[in-house]
Amino acid sequence: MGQQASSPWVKRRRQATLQEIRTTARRLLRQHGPGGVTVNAVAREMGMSGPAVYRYYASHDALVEAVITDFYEELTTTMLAARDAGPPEHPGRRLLSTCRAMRTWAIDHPSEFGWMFASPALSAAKQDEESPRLRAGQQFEKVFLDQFVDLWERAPYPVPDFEDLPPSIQRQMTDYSARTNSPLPPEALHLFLSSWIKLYGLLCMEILHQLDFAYSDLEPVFEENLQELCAMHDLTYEPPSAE
Amino acid sequence: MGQQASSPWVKRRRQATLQEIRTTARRLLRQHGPGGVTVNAVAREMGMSGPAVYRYYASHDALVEAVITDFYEELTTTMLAARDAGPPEHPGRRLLSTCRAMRTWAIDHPSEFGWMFASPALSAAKQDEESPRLRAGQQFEKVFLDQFVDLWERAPYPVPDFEDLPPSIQRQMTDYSARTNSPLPPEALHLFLSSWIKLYGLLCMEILHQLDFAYSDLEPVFEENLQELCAMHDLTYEPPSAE
DNA sequence: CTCCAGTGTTATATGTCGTAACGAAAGTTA
DNA sequence: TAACTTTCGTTACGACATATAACACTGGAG
Repeated sequence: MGQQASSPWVKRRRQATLQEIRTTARRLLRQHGPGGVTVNAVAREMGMSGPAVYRYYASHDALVEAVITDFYEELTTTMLAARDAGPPEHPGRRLLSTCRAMRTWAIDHPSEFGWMFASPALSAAKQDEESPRLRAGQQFEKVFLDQFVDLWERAPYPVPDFEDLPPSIQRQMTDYSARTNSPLPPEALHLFLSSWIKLYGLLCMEILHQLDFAYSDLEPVFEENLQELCAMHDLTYEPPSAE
Repeated sequence: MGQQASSPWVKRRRQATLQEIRTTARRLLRQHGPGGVTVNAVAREMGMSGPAVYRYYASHDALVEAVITDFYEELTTTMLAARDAGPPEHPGRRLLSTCRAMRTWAIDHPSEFGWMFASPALSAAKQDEESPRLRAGQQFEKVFLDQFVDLWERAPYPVPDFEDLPPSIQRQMTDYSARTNSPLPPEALHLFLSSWIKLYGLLCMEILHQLDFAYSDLEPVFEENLQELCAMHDLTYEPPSAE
């Protein structure tokens, strides 16, 4: 039972191969759609034989999971960069920038974004809690949540009274607040989540082509949503910079 | 070149087999997830050999398309029944009933609903315009649109001025209005679509488990959305009947 | 040098989609 | 009745997929 500690050099080589596999899978996704991402195709593309890939990912599903995790991380990074492009004194501007960065990334990477919420693998189960993909998804959500926390702590704005919420929502938000140790009161959490649902929902439908029958360009609709969001959270809306 | 006119009896037998294939595919979808729906599995389940199915559906994709078309039709029928359960004098109540029927059907048929907007087949292309699946999807949307038309024609309610909309939305709504010969003015169309996006977007996210991290029961959130919808369209909100 | 974990290979089992080639049944027509 | 055509089913097959098994090579650790 040697349990030999692999040298750091060997480790890095392995990481590089893992990365190349994911990158290749991603290219296949973009070029040939979801059906084009097969273990064998990835192997061929890299010049190795099929079973070699299984040294790195235990199954097709595991590979897909890892690739999706990459997507979440890239999207999160992009959004954080957009946030940090604005001055901290203008949290509203930073939030708008973050939202627009999310949509821009999604538009620029429709295949990737499509997989993130419509991958055939996750539909049921997959609540392993410890899966890296779930962790990455939570980091993604956190980009928004943290900014709302920031907004709230700088200057609490009026939200509907807790007592006016339906009892079921009261319970769920109290639970969620406790579960995530959020400093936000439950009623503010619900307002935040409502805004987030509207934005993210719109984006999902856009990317999944559920609105093509009526709209050809949803950018102004997205901006309208941002205006509503600003109105609800006591922010001053600013149109996108013309760059 | 006989071009023999098959007897009606033969035609009916064929229709029955077509139906049984789709029904079997649907059962496999529910029991074993999207990956469980294979041509061979359907054939096995029906006690016939694989290639026999190809006498009825030219490809796996064609079968999936047909099954999804069934789903749209069933959902449309369910919603129409809910609409007609209320008296025509109460168009608001009928609209609420329709919306709730949509959500109920989706909750009761998550696999089916998941396929309808996240089927791997449609992501790109598939704008054949004449595909039965697209037609069924349009019928589904029409259930809402017609009721809004009805509401509007009974009593036009205030909507934002056309001139206040972003020019891009002005153009898109004018196009859409002309394309569908809608009696609604473009600004009313946009308001209708905005409401529809919020409702349908919420439902998509719920079924795709994008909101599990915060909510365990989205029914009250859906109801909140319905309240907003009523407020925007000059309707009196009524809570769901306790049945 | 020896050992062995890590990485690659080929061969194989099983299953998929889809086509080809063939046979049986049933209806149409002479 | 006999011949023909269409429809529907079958088996056989090819290409490809996931995944495992068995084997060979390599290079760092001791």
